[in-house]
Amino acid sequence: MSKILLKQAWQGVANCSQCSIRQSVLFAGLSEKDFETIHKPINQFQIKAGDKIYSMGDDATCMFTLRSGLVKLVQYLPDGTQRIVRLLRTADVVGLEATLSPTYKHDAIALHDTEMCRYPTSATKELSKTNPTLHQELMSRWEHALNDADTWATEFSTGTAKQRVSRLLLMLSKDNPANNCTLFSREDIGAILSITTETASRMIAEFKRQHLIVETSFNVFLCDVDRLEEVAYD
Amino acid sequence: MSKILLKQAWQGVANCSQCSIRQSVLFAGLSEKDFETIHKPINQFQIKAGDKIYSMGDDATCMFTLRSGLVKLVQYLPDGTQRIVRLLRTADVVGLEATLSPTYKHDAIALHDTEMCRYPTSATKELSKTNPTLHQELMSRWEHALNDADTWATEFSTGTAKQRVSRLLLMLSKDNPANNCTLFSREDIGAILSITTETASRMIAEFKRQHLIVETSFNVFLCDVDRLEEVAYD
DNA sequence: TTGGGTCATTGATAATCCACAATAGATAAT
DNA sequence: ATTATCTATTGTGGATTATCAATGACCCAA
Repeated sequence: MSKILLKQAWQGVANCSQCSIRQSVLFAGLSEKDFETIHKPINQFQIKAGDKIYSMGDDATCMFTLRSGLVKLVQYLPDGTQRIVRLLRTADVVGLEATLSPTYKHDAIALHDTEMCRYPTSATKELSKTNPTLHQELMSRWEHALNDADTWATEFSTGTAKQRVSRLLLMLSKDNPANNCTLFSREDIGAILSITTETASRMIAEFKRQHLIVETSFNVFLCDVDRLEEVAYD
Repeated sequence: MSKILLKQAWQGVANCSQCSIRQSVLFAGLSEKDFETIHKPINQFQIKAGDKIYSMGDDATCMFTLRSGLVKLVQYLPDGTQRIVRLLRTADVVGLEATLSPTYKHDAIALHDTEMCRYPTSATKELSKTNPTLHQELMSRWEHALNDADTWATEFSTGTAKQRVSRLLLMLSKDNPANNCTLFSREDIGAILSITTETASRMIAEFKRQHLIVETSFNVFLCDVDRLEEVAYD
């Protein structure tokens, strides 16, 4: 953790009561009074694409709520093969396992520039003892993470490379009104879909040539959702 | 659910205080008094390999604890492709999502002959409000399921077919002192590993020829763990 | 401006896996 | 005993993907 602390751009102590995503956040059900019992500060940070938030095995002393950006959770096989097991976005909790496990279970690394709030695991643990809303909220986070994991298994690990890439594009452009999505390295795409970097690159390049996607600026793609869906599920 | 109720062999109302796996079960932390508040009975059942416990979308009125056997959770893609997203074993809860979701998220189907206890979702919901141990136990079930899902993604969706099959064999023979495991249809193996039935069959047949596994009785295999690990992770 | 570095793209080839088909083995029903 | 059915196995050819290699685009620092 210490290395990150030095790198991150501190934005100030968070003002939770003014938080723009207050309704969707882990601490949504907490009162002013509850917040007063958190003695260590909740800090707001900004990190860049590629920065690591924590490593697998680190002491799980902190939890994080994403305000914007995209974070990958990475696991490794004994031979060093990396696999991205989840992507986390706005309002998601990074380090959920901290409430139950002494150490983190993944590497957490930003894929885009990312803003987040950091709070001590102890705060969540303490408050969840007395606060049923928070408890419920935690449970529902677990459920949501598990749903994501199941989707991962069915959508990103079956079918041809072409289908997988289009499903990923659809997932990324989903709750985006303009149907565009910001991609990341071909290597990361491969690690999500269990395909090689080269295959990922070939598929993206082919989609570009066929105008299934149009690159409006660097790594930002406008997606033809209908045609992508045809590719993804036929 | 009604169809299953007719098929299942009723073994009697469960005597939880005498349960042989009491320590590892969801209701482990409950007192005699707690059990008295469950007005609907906890029933113990036995079902056969292939029997369905519930379907995706069914009302999630019941939860189940496995006493023995093996159960698959299945999801489907729009094109009908099935993918097994988790395997549940002794002491695992089938239908965990019932506490949060009105309907089940998967098909749950027995892969082996299976014994289990059924209890109403409402019992879990009610008791978890007042019983912190149960609440904690629920949370830890979610965590465990998520760990499994992550393992699934890294171990069963990466590498060659040969590697995946050997990893599955290792997983199945893991907490078995005699290093043997009971398999199931090649189709199910394929649905776990995202490979075709034929490829699964070829790999199993090849392992048999190479004596990496020895079939001691129908679908029961003695595993050469060391050599399988070489295959799995090299 | 130049050189080094990183990453996306593309090419060529080989390995792997899928799709389809046929066979064999086991089980259950008649 | 015979037939039907289901599943596992095996064969073959083709499609897909991995692997190895080369090139090009872009950025950064000297």
